[in-house]
Amino acid sequence: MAKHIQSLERAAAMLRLLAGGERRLGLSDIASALGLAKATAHGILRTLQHEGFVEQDPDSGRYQLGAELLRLGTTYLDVHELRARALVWTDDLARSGGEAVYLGVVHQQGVLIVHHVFRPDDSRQVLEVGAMQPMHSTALGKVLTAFDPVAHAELVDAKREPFTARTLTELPDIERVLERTRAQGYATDMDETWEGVASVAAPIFDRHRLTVGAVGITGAVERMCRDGELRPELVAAVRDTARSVSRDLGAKPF
Amino acid sequence: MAKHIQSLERAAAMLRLLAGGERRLGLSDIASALGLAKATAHGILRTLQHEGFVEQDPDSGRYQLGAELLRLGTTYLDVHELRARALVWTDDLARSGGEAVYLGVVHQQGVLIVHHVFRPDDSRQVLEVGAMQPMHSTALGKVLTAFDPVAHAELVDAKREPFTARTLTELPDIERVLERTRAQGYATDMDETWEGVASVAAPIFDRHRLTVGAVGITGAVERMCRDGELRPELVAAVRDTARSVSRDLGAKPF
DNA sequence: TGCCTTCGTTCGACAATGCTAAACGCTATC
DNA sequence: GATAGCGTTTAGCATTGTCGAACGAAGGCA
Repeated sequence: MAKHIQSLERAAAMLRLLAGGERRLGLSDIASALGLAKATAHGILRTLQHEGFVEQDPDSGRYQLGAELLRLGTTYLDVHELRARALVWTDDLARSGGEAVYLGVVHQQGVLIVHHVFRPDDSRQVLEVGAMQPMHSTALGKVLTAFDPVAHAELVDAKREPFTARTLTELPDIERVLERTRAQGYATDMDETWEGVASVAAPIFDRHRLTVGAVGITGAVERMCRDGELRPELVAAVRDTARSVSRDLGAKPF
Repeated sequence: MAKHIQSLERAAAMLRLLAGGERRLGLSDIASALGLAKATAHGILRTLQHEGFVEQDPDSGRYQLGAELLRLGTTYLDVHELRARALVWTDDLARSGGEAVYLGVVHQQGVLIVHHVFRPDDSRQVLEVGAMQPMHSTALGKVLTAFDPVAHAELVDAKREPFTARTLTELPDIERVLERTRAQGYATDMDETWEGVASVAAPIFDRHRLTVGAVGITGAVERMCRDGELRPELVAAVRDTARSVSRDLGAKPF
């Protein structure tokens, strides 16, 4: 007996395929990409369409993701306990730090942003909730990798893309950073993911002292750093926030 | 041969069930709610969990929606053509109107919010992207019902909940309003969904002159209305925005 | 503390179920 | 106006998911 339901696995693969390709995809593309007969792919797509997970463009006949996914994805956020507990604290962090705040959890081979507070100025910013960040180069990713064994295992398999000249891609280098992250209790990212952008992040624990996520702030290096080092007051603010959320989740402070 | 794949329909029903119930649900609850054997429900849930659509609380064993739904839901927004085209115009509408702007599409028996621009002041507001609004009482819902035959058909079947004393729930009353909506090209909502809140919305058409969505602004009646009527300049601004987006989508202006 | 219920999970056999391959109508293209 | 490609439908076979019953492990009640 198979471990997983075949049609469901295929349906999930289709959704991920549609999420990957920028444009809409045709039935033949989908079928060949997954190695399925056209009729098989069609049956799955028809059901997904009926359930609202997939939509079909009437003109071209091409398929794209459906609206029900947005509704369910938002509902996921509503039920998310870590996010609900963090909401209270992240606004304060954004205000005191003067920078954008991100709350992330481990998902597949990256960090999924579940909450995002804009930098408190009037500049136009795009909400990044639901977006993914890389594990090996961002402060959120590094802190999660350092404290979450599952994330650490994923890191080894993941392909570690170099985004800038300062991105660490070799495992030994990264392991050394993770060691230091564990020792100091927070992680940083200076020019390793985006040029001119720095970030700090600290881990959030639940009542079993398991790492369930991380908070961090991200901003221009010029504002975040002083003398080539991250401003200590920012690091302290981030760590305080992480501790507050952890306490709300039931984590005992040692 | 069945019209739809059984296991997929059941999986979708589970996700919707999990989205409905506020709290996490146990396996037995899910199985009995859908009339399935526990083993059957378990097999589906195991696959959904493996794909990231469902997560299981290690302590209680209960199930909740998974992070992959958030990721896919966000991707849906990224690919959404109407939303992409509307982004440019909605900011201007929010600024000129001084109120919150919503962009909605028909989904199931309601309006799914696919874009939301905050009212341009410094008050704290929660993003409502991914949320649903009722069809029969909001300006967005009424305008979509009036111009989209599919939405109109859904309205008849839907249960029309009375939210305030002014909510219309009887079909003949609603039909009369829809008639007027079609005639004047926009719809309004004054105290019909939330007490003290008014809204205006206008339809957006694609190149086939099919209604693909609607834009509207929502705010306190005191600001939105004058002498018991919606301020004409707000109505004009909303309709201009709808026309601009329609033109961007390829709709010919008659 | 010990019994008992109830939970999530596993097992094995059956037949209903979803898969495959081939043919269909259709639209665009040259 | 022929052709190549699309999405869709059909029929039959065997794979696949479903079911009922039994399992170990928690949690509640006395």
